[in-house]
Amino acid sequence: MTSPSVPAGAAVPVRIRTMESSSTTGGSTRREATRQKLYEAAVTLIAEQGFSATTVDEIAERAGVAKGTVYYNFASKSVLFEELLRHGVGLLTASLREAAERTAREGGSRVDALDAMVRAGLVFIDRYPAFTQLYVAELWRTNRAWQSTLMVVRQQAVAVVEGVLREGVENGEFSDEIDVQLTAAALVGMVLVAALDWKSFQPERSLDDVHSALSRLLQGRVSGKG
Amino acid sequence: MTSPSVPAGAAVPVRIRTMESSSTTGGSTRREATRQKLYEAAVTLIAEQGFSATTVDEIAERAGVAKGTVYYNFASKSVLFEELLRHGVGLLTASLREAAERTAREGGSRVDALDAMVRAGLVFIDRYPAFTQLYVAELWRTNRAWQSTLMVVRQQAVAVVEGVLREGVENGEFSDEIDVQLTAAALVGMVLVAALDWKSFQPERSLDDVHSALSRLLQGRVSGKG
DNA sequence: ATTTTTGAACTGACTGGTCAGTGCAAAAAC
DNA sequence: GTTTTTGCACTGACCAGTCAGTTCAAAAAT
Repeated sequence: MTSPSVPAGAAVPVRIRTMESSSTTGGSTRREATRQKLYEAAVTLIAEQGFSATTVDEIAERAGVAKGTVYYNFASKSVLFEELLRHGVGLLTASLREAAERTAREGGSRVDALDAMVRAGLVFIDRYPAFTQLYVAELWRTNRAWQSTLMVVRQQAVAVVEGVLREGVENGEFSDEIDVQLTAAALVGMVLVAALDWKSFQPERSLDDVHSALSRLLQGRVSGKG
Repeated sequence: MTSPSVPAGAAVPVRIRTMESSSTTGGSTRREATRQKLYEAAVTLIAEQGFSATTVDEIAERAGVAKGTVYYNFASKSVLFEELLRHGVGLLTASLREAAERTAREGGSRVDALDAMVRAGLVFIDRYPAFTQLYVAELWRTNRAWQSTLMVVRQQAVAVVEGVLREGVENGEFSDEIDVQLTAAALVGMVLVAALDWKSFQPERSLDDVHSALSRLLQGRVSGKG
């Protein structure tokens, strides 16, 4: 029993009271808080270095927990990552859906809905840049364990955009010659890459600024004098 | 079974007289062929699994050479990867530039140039899907050894698009209110994600098909009936 | 009293990189 | 024309280090 209970430089475990108490998964609050800390630690590390280059020891250290705690809460490193993916895309999908529904409720057009979703996407990336990086980095890989998880979760998000496009085609707002699936992908790509460029290379710009630039592109107000 | 001195399937060293005999890098043809094989092996493996998850042994095996050969040709795994990046983006940049210049030579507008570059991008991704995957997966990472290489090389490619946009703004073809840098990024993203989706989820579609869908989006022919 | 976390030791598989040695085609020597 | 030498390109067994995952007794939190 040589080990001192408090190693030099160990973080003091400050207990923070967050509002998110219980319900959802039925897990105890304490456990949920630990999992959240692990998510946050893992997401930044994996965004920076990639999954394979990130060690469980690093994740535990950054989360301020012991390695054993990681394995108490998650079956494996892969499982931690998969649940992280599901968690993150769930947030995005909910946000996109909310934007589309709010626009519809307020009597906006489908273009307005698209625009609102572009903004929702930007807000999401603004808040969770690391998750976005990580997701982009993994999405088109093949032969990985969590491939199916990624597919399911991608479809969830893209389907929201496709839905709005399809509705627009049905009510004549959009040309019926557009390719819904491809156009949805292109729109997602537009926002994704523009936003990642924003965060990586011009982080000082405001969200509104970026949003208006993309709106212009989305609505074809590019040709001709301003 | 220890390998015989001539492993099965070993390439017969055919001496090919190419014009690039000497000077430049002074590399022999044999050596260059080996490096090419290593590029091809590395690009697919890293696209599938990521850099860290790909072992040098795997790369060597797929290229059909011994591990030592990898280190004879490249200083390290990282250096192999960096040179691979430079090599690939060089091809893309040349292709984009060629498309823009050809359009200009033929008296096309800047929109035509953009369209030609979209097609060039699609052709590139069609031919080198693995490289594209790999590039996307690494571009926005931080804290990696080859970060600076990626930046330089990204700028090379994006600058071509920015150039066309800027020219269009100068001669009044595009609104002077567009954000050149952000719009360029968004256009690249549009093509990138649409193409990766194409290759991943609808590989049976033709390039022309995909190109026309993107052209429509690019030219704002989305709203309104057919 | 029960759940959750800690922390350190341990294992076994795997990995990047090394290096002494091999094969061989062209150059040099004869 | 034959023999010898040269040195480039390649080989693959080997090494030192690393990492995911396990174990578990003790402590802390609820």
